[in-house]
Amino acid sequence: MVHNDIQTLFAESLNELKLTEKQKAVLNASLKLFSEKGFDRTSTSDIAQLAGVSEGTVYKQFKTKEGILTAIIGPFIQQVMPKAATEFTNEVTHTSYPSFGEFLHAIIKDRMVFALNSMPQLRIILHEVITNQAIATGFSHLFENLIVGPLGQTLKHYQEEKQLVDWPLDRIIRYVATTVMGYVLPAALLHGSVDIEHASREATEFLLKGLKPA
Amino acid sequence: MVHNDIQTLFAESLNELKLTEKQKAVLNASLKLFSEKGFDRTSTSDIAQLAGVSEGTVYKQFKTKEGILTAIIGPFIQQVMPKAATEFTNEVTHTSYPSFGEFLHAIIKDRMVFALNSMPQLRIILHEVITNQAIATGFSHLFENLIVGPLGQTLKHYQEEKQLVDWPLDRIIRYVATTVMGYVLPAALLHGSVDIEHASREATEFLLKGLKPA
DNA sequence: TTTTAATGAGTAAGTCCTCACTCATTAGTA
DNA sequence: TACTAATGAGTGAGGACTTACTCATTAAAA
Repeated sequence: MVHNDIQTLFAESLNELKLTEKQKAVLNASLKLFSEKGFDRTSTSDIAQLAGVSEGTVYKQFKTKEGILTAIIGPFIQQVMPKAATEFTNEVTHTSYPSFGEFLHAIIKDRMVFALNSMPQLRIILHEVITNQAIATGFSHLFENLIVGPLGQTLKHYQEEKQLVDWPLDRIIRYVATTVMGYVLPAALLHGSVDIEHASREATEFLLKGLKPA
Repeated sequence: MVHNDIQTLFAESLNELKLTEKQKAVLNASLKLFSEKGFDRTSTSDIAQLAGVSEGTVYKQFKTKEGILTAIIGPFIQQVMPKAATEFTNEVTHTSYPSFGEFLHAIIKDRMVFALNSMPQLRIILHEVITNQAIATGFSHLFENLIVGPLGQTLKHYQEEKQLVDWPLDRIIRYVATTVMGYVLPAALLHGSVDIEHASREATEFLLKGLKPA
């Protein structure tokens, strides 16, 4: 079983930080409001009301409003995203998928499920990444780590077996990532739904052609 | 010569609306601040200061702060973007490019130049599209129009000539758009630069393989 | 009782927006 | 031409309101 349940992972990372019930209530309320209205259009009194606590309690748990934001997307970026990525590629490698096509389909489906399950967090990050330079650079580091990590090793293996075109890995990952985004982003912004089964098969078909060895 | 100079087109649309010098100053200041700090983190006094006018003047020209926003991205979405798209495909069609590869390369290069020249506007739209449902749906209509417009006709022609895979046009356009985005977005968010010559050739190579007829 | 947790009215800073007023430019008059 | 009247773009102090954040008071727990 692949670890693509982001909510479970998110909850785990919260437990690691030993959060109280009230803190979790504040965090969950903030997650909902930030992703719906954006950080700036969400007031701390809104958060307190939805969390069912007083505004004073909010500020007992978190020093500033910005602190709530980093408490949400910080662990998500630093732990959950790379964790989900590496745990995936540790289980699903060329040993379990001798065919690159099946591997590609598995990883695309996994990433689609991941993205659609963590829409609120991704919407917040999408909002912040434009104005917050630190978050943007954090993302680029994440992609660099993907290349030198288990995913990169697996892709190299398929290249050696002549199942995958001999291009630099960052180029290959770029195409896979953007193709998946092409299916997920519109649905996320228009609040639509995605037929993951159909979308992942379409995306795989296209990428397999585009990434076939010469 | 292809019409990809977005600043010229933007200026034209401003002239059509017969804006005064002060109005342009307010609009330019707002464009800069909105794209750098975001709409909510930009105050009207900030705008007035950068534009070199009083806050009262700002509100003499535009009824509300929101009005400034729509004055910037409204014409951009409704006029400039489709205009730039259709004017391109009116000049650059299968008649001037018998090879689909050359056509694809031309259109990719054009879209990259367009995107990189209109970064400020696109950053604002990216910011708004998350919270503003109307803008998001406006974009989806724009894509629908692309399919039934001259671009769709041109693509159909290449399909009949067996130079392009026989997939639905929206699927093909999705892949082209996301692949271009894959090169432009990271540069935009990290404030980096793009070697358009190199990037457009890479993107074309990949898409040509992926969109080759069976 | 003593200590800790929770409250929400209060605060100061900041927001968008208004409006009574100025004054350079233009139009009208003698 | 010389003087007056009319105009409206431009001003900026201030109003009405919201915000993030605090702290004296109250409630709960040990």
